[in-house]
Amino acid sequence: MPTHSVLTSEALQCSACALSHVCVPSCVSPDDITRLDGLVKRRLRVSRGSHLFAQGEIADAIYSIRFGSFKTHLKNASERAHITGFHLPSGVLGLDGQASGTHVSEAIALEDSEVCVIDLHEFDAFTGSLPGVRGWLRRIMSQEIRRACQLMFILGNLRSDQRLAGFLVRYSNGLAALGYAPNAFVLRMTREEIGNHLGLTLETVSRVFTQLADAGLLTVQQRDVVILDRPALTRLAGPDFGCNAY
Amino acid sequence: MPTHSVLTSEALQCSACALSHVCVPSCVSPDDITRLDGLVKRRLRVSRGSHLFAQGEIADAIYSIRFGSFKTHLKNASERAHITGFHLPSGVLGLDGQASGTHVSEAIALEDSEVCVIDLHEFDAFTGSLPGVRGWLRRIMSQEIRRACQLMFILGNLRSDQRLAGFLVRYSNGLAALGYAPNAFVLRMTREEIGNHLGLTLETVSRVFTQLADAGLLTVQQRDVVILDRPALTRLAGPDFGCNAY
DNA sequence: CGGGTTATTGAAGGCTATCAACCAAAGTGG
DNA sequence: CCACTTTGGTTGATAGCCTTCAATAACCCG
Repeated sequence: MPTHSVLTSEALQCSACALSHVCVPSCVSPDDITRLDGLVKRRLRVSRGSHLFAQGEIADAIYSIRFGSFKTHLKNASERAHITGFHLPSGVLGLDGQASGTHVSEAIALEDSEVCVIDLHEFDAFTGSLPGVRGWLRRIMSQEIRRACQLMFILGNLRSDQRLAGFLVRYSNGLAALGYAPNAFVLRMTREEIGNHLGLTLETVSRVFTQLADAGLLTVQQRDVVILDRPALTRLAGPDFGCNAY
Repeated sequence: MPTHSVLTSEALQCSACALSHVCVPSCVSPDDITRLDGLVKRRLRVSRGSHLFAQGEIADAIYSIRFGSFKTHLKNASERAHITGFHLPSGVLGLDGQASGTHVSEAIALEDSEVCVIDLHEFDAFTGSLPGVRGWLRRIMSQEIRRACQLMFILGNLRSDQRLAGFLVRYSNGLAALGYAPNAFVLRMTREEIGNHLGLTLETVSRVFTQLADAGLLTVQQRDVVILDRPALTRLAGPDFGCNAY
């Protein structure tokens, strides 16, 4: 399971990044964006199925997804793990390792992906000259807390169909925020991974998919999903907490 | 539901605080502790049942609990809320409001309590002269993410008895960390609040309490709990993720 | 002491997990 | 190129856990 490192020099500027409107640069004024160049010293390619980081590793950096997608899961000493989230481009990985200094979760690429490495010592140097950057990390971490709290609510209170409907709506919203088509997409994860994440078995996920399809809310073939009745799906998912989480 | 404000001047020094070993001061060298004085400009008294902050309010500060206890819950537009956590002294409240600038949750005192108000603008000034303080916030927020992820696992995977056992063990650990007796304590919350937090109904919580009592793991009378067989309770709760959360 | 909140206990029903069989797709190797 | 294997997905029957509904009891506060 190799992870390929891609360095360095050229084309690493945040100022030239296509995701600048949703990533770190969004927190500094347009005039200052070029001053961010140098924050990212390297990028990593992570091939499908490989891990970006594993639990126990030193957590001295955070990672912003450039393309591809990831799952993060908590591994529970020799028992089954729990997938705490799926992550799309512009998402930030590795925030949960700051408490202990080592990663407590593991991030695995669901497809061939690339991330920007933000070294935290480097990062701290930038917070001095660019105060907005400090607020960015605080905001990102706060958002992660909200995302987790929303999932707590979902896992503790909603039925299986509501969980899956909500998952699809949030996933779709995440794609839309990146400029992709929100109503027709390919799921990058298996039924088992979805079920694990939502606190359901893979059989239940499968059943609910056909149930939603029978109700005319969507069509599904393997991992290809087309949302037909978005309002109904959103209504089924129940009130959102305003988190762009999935 | 009034909240009483207690200012100011005297006796607000972090350097003289009994909780200095578990609060902000723990992140700076002993020599620098006096330099923290001035970080906390005021404290708030919050009477039982009152809210420290409500959702929608501006989030320009975070709060460290001095004594008492709180619950934080997410309110889901006109539907039932979900309690995202219970908090003991040295716990920090208000971290989830940093993403939007307004609080998305509500913190309510379970008993007459007092918190230190850490103004965030003030806080940023201290991060310049005391680098360790910056790491403190990062660590605290990261820990909150881990706590939430652990709860996601619990809500998605464990049975009712495991959930309650785990809750009691974590609560007990929290008390122990503060120097209180870990095996005999008073719960500050109702069965309904416990159930809400754990994704169970109040009836189930009640039933599991008597079930655990029948099994000889503890005794319970209303809110008075005495843990009799801590190893068994811990075993039942399943493997922990190393978070001091409850 | 009385009324309202909180907690306990019971019976019935629903939702989801479990077990199991079958199917489809993708990858492997001769 | 095609058996063979593996992985992922669907569907069905049964069982178990928890919720819901309901009644009763204990406790607390004014």
